[in-house]
Amino acid sequence: MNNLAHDHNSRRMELVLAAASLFRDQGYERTTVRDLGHAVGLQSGSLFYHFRSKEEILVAVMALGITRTTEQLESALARADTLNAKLAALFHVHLHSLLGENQAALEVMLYEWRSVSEAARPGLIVLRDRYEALWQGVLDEAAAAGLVRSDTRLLRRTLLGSLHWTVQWFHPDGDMSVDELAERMLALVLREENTATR
Amino acid sequence: MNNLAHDHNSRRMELVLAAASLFRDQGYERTTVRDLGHAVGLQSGSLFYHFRSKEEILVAVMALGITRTTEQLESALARADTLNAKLAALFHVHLHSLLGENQAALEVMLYEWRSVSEAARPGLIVLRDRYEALWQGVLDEAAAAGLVRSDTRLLRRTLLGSLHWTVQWFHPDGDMSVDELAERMLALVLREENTATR
DNA sequence: GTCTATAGGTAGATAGAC
DNA sequence: GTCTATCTACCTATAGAC
Repeated sequence: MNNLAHDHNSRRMELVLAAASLFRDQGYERTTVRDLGHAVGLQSGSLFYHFRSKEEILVAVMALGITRTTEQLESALARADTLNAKLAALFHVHLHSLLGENQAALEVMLYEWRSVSEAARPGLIVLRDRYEALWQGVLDEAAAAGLVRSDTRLLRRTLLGSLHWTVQWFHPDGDMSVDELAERMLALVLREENTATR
Repeated sequence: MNNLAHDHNSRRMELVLAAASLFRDQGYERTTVRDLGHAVGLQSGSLFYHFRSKEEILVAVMALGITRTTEQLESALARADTLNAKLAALFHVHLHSLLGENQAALEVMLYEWRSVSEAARPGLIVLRDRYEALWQGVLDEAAAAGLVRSDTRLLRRTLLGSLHWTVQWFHPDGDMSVDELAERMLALVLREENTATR
């Protein structure tokens, strides 16, 4: 397995989860090790028993965000029996991971990339590519079946961009639920001769 | 007029343009006032003759990015004689502003929002809303004419998200040009009975 | 494992000379 | 307008006691 993500050492995990929220809300650079310590009831110096550096915490947050989402998508796809269900799973899993409770980690992955050192990027890119490969596979199947447009590589990037951006405007406590958002976004991309038969 | 953006004081403008590039490449927080001074051949202390704080520079960069893009879209829409041409203008102007040469300012607006103080946000939101209103108007017209799906508010957010995300993967020196990207992204969203007649 | 204390560095901003 | 010099504050990370 990949050691970037998480030992199930609970102190470490507690810290990663707290860091995810802080990094999402304030940004990585503005969050100090004192903030991180305070969030889990430790002095700032004590953090460095668990992590060698602040950046190592950032990388752990990102790895958690993307691996969890990948796992959730894998299991949702395994449960989906039709191609339409698989397409729906892409949207539902991604949006729940991004907008659901305590899921700040994926958002940090998307929006704090610039703070990751060159040395740490390759390991994270592997994880990201694995996730995007799941998307690509489903979109290719769907295009072959005529459900979506055939320009699937651009379609994948376009759709992921749309979904990523929801964090900037969607309010989970508003009048639209995450599931409804997923359905409506999916409807925008399905080719119309197929929308009736879903 | 809006004083957030730019007096045409050239020293100030030179600084804002240099700051846009640095903020885009390194992020606002990682860019120091010493970096900014160095980029324009000034000592760090001298910056504060032109701006009261580092954040004021950030706000000026963002205001420049969004107002310039708005102006470019307004003039492109004024030149467009068909509805299809207006739709195309939305994509072309946005992508050129985001991906073209020396246009870092808009990207900073999109990706450094968290570093803007609460006090400075309302003024920028007004500028952003003006830009998005142009989009909404064209999309509503296009939906009425049957060119795009009718869920135009969600469509606007979806499309802008897709476009914003291009900065994360598009390389202007690759095999696809910005104009070609704009055309292909537009093709993904046009309703199919209309794509032949463009 | 967590604490206290602090090293060592750099940040944004100011003051006054020119 | 720009420079030099510097203030104050805060940052990440370490050392050694418990």
